[in-house]
Amino acid sequence: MASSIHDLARHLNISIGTVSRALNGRADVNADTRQRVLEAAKKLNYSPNQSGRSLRQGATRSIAFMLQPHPGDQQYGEPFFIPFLTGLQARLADYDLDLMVVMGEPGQYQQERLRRVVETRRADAVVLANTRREDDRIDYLSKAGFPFATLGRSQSGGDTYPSLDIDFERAGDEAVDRLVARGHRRIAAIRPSHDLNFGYLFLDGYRKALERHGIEVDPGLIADGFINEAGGYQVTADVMLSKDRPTAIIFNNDAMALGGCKALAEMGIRPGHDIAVIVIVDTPLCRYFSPALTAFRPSLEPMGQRLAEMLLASIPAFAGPEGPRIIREVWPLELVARDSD
Amino acid sequence: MASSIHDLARHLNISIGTVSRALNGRADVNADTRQRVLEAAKKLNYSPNQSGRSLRQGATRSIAFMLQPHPGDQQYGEPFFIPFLTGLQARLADYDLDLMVVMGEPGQYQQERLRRVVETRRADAVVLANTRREDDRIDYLSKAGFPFATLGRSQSGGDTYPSLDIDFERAGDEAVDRLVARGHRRIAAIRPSHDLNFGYLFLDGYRKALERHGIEVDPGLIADGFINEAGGYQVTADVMLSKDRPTAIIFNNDAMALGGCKALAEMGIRPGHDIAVIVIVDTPLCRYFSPALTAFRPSLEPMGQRLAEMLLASIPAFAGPEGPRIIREVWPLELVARDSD
DNA sequence: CGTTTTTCCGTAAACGTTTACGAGAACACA
DNA sequence: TGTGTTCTCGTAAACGTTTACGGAAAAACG
Repeated sequence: MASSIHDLARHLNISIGTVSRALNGRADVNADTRQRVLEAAKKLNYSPNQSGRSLRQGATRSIAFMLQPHPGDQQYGEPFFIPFLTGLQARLADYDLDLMVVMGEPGQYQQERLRRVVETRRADAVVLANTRREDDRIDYLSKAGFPFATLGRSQSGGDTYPSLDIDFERAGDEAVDRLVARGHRRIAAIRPSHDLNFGYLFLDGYRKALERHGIEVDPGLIADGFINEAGGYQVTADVMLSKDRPTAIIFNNDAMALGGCKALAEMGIRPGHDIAVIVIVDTPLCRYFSPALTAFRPSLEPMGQRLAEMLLASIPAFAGPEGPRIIREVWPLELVARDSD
Repeated sequence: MASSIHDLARHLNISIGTVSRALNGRADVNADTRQRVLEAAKKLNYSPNQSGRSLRQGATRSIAFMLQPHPGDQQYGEPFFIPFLTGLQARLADYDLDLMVVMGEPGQYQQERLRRVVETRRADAVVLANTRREDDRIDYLSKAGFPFATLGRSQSGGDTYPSLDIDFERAGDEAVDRLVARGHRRIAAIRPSHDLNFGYLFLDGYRKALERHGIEVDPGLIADGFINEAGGYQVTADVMLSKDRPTAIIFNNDAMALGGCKALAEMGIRPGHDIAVIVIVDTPLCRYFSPALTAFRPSLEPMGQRLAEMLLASIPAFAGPEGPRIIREVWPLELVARDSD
């Protein structure tokens, strides 16, 4: 079943060098023999062994995607990633690149997984998700000179790697805008307490918009919680128990929003009636929740495709004629107005 | 940065053979030299190049997971798979195996992707998802003698490969049981029209339970639709427009259930009040939908782990002392009673 | 001390590719 | 006919491992 280049050579009575050159479309091979080689390849069902190729060329033709599920997130499971992965892998496939998925428990263990991939040369590049404000994975990869790109920005590593992010500032800004236009002035911001970078970006936009509208930022309305349903529940309950309640809440994570709405429900507060709720980032859950949650939606699949392109453009071996380029992009979100605000 | 076994050998002034044996824990190497080799390995930051290893050993130490998104499924995105993937990859990582994800458009293109993986030896084995009743991927892999396992059963290929499935018959059966106990006799079954095998299994259980209760199976209450929200909407509307309406519906897919509920809502029919709705298989969407949908829930992450074990047990190179075994398992679902029935 | 066994290590081949180099043949040109 | 050029191909090395084999030295044994 497994036929090698040697089999082809023997079958055609020529050297393996010629076979290889013929298959790889090199110029210094007779049109005739090339034809014969290609036919024999088809006949003997030849396909190149990737291990042999990788060894010789020093490239595995596979890209690792590393995601860090948040602790205690099992059941929920990041619906975010599937469409992103779909786009990423589709574009990689266009370049005959494989996609390797590296997960693993959060924390230190992650670093080991990453080192393993890099040091044993299991992939040619890495795509990082769940980017943190200070991300040691980024430090490690830059220092190692290993090609990578990130989904999300970070303060680590400077502008030396491609990154694609969602415009959380603008989403935070627009969310406030929308709420103020509807008469709200006490607007809470609830975000993850992890140092996930988007929490900071979101808050920047939130603050900026409030200032623009001449509304003083009340620290009591900004709350950080664990990035899951329980965290959202907890922190929302706290905020709503304060003496000067908000009339609107912007959640910076869908799971936290869901938990928060549970807390609201238990207090008899109805989103869309008694309080306005907006979610950044939208997931299918927001749509099916009752009331359906107004949310900012990213284009995940195109983002996956785009990040693949950006990563490839940054790697000399893959870059086009203009040479390698570091591209950083921030994509806007689309407001999906539903019933919660 | 990249230090090879040759570097170690040169540094220690011994042969590469000895270095390799020392690192691999072979018996015929002096305890002293082994110690020195291990220290040098740490000092020079050595890790074995996977390409070299793969080539020599004829094994890549990576497993491909192949999933086939349903057409037009972009936005929705199979929340099912993330926890499964998490479990699968966790167990594979225990064996130092990598996980490669192969997606791609549905249809013929899939076969090509699979062939590529197999023929270029990019993975040592494959895990198939979205198993169809007649699955040409299974035929291909068996014929090629390539190790694989499936998430879901199929009629193809006999009992020659490991498979792990959910007990759809029993879930269908129990769903009917539950509904009958609550006084329903006209129970509709709505399932995907693709030849996804679980649609058949579910229907078997559905039929069996009806017969047990002495209720005649009404073909007008069994409907197939496209496996997405639009399909569920369409087919539910049809069923509800028939003259002798059902008083309960079992949906064999969550996306279809969501679409179906939309159709119901537009007709002013409220699940949990005017009609009973049960979903097989549960996803987070069912939980957050309003009303929350009663559903049968699988243990996805343990299933991922288990299927990894089963796959490995079937491969001689990985099998334990008892030798390779083909294991097939069918796991029960847990009923999560909510508000829709 | 001679013989056998054990311990340890080096040599070299092999896995399947790609590619630098060189050489023979054919061809062109004067 | 002699010289230079172009086409084509074979040879062999290289990528980084693992491992079968054999041999030297040490140890064990009589």
